[in-house]
Amino acid sequence: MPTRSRREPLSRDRLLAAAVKIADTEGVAAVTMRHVSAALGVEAMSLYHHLPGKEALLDGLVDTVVMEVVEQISIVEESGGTLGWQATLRRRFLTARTVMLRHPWAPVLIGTRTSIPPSAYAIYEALLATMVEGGFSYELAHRALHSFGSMPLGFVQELFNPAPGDDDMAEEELAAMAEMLPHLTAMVASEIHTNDGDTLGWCDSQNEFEFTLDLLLDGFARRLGP
Amino acid sequence: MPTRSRREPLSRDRLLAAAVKIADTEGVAAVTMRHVSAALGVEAMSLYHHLPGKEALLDGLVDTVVMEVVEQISIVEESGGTLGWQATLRRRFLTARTVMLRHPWAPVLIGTRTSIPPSAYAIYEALLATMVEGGFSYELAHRALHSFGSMPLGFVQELFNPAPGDDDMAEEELAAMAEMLPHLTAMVASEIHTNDGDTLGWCDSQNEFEFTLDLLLDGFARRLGP
DNA sequence: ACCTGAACACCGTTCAAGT
DNA sequence: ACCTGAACACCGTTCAAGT
Repeated sequence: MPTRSRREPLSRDRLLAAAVKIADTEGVAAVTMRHVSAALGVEAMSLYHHLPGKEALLDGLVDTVVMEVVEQISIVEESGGTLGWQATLRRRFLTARTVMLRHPWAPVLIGTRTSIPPSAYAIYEALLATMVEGGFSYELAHRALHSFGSMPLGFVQELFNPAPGDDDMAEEELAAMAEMLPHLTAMVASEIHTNDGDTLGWCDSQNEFEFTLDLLLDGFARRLGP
Repeated sequence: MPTRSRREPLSRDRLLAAAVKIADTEGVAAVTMRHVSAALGVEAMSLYHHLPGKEALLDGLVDTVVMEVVEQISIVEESGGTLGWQATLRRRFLTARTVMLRHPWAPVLIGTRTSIPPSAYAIYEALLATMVEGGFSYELAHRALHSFGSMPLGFVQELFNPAPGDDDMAEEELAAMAEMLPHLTAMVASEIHTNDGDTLGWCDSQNEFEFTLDLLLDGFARRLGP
């Protein structure tokens, strides 16, 4: 039986698919040139014939995920009918979010990129088209893009991402904290919500995402006038 | 003349101060155990007597910057008088921003942390106190903290951080882009604003920050009722 | 208690060589 | 054109040894 590398020559797409798989299963830190190449049954230096280097690999990882967002939005919009600008934006951001939930490493990696993935332009173009059609000036639409932040890609940036169960504390520590941080402890006590697993980080649940999204959408609707 | 390491023994604070200085001048990628230790005239392994490892060093870097935010806010609030909840939040976020502008590497590094810096609790506690005093329920205050995102630390998360001058394009590329992305090119054409240097990334100017901030503050004021 | 220096197991990347 | 294997310059971290 011939080896896999014999029948299937390496390609940028095969390479990135392997890298995404590694990131999904072992975490993004496991995405090294040597590890990815080993998973493909090839030498590390072979990757350089399809990508200029490590940074390009990470850029490609982000681009792959953003392309997945673009595709998912296409599917939803083709089958879902036409809506007003507000509902269209809302649906897009929530659709993007379903993709990010499949790749929880993506938000952090996206934050570290210094170049814009080509696929992201398509998303911004579509958002602008929807807003301009809905009566936005370019100036207001531009500001909206900034205000939405990372929502067009389906996530809100969490400040910190504590590992679950990382917040174990001794009794005395808790008592000291309750004294120094009374409002924080009161809030946590009054708001213990079960982490149901469908999150991208601490408290980033569906409800938080939708709350902020609607707050922003309402704000722009109001600025557009009645 | 005795060497500096002889008269000044190493300490966690001296170590972190050196690391911050390196990050400010050479970028956060230059913050390696070996490089930091060399700057202190000491062996790499000496750092392990004051920090458990590299991750703790980066955590300490973030904590140092957040402490700087806390101090700056104290200074401003002591000399600035008491305001309502809305103006207090606004002043704090804008104050925090002045600190982040001094450490442009901090936002990205903060995004990669998996533990919350101790100094951040003080910020959240103070924000909660202000909001509860202003009539917020703990539930609404909690949602507000999430909606503000990274603003309490003085920045809005930029999706991507293109290096300035990284967007050089050939004539033909520009023409092709104008055809494929008509709204995006129209927006850029109608909105060329000079990058005046006081930014934390692409388009993240003072105006964008304040616009989003006020949009959110208005939204919460409205949800609080008249 | 604090610091050293050699060593180990990893990186990304170069280079010259193979086919 | 594509892939290899050795080598280089860096990492973070271990360990045993110094003072």
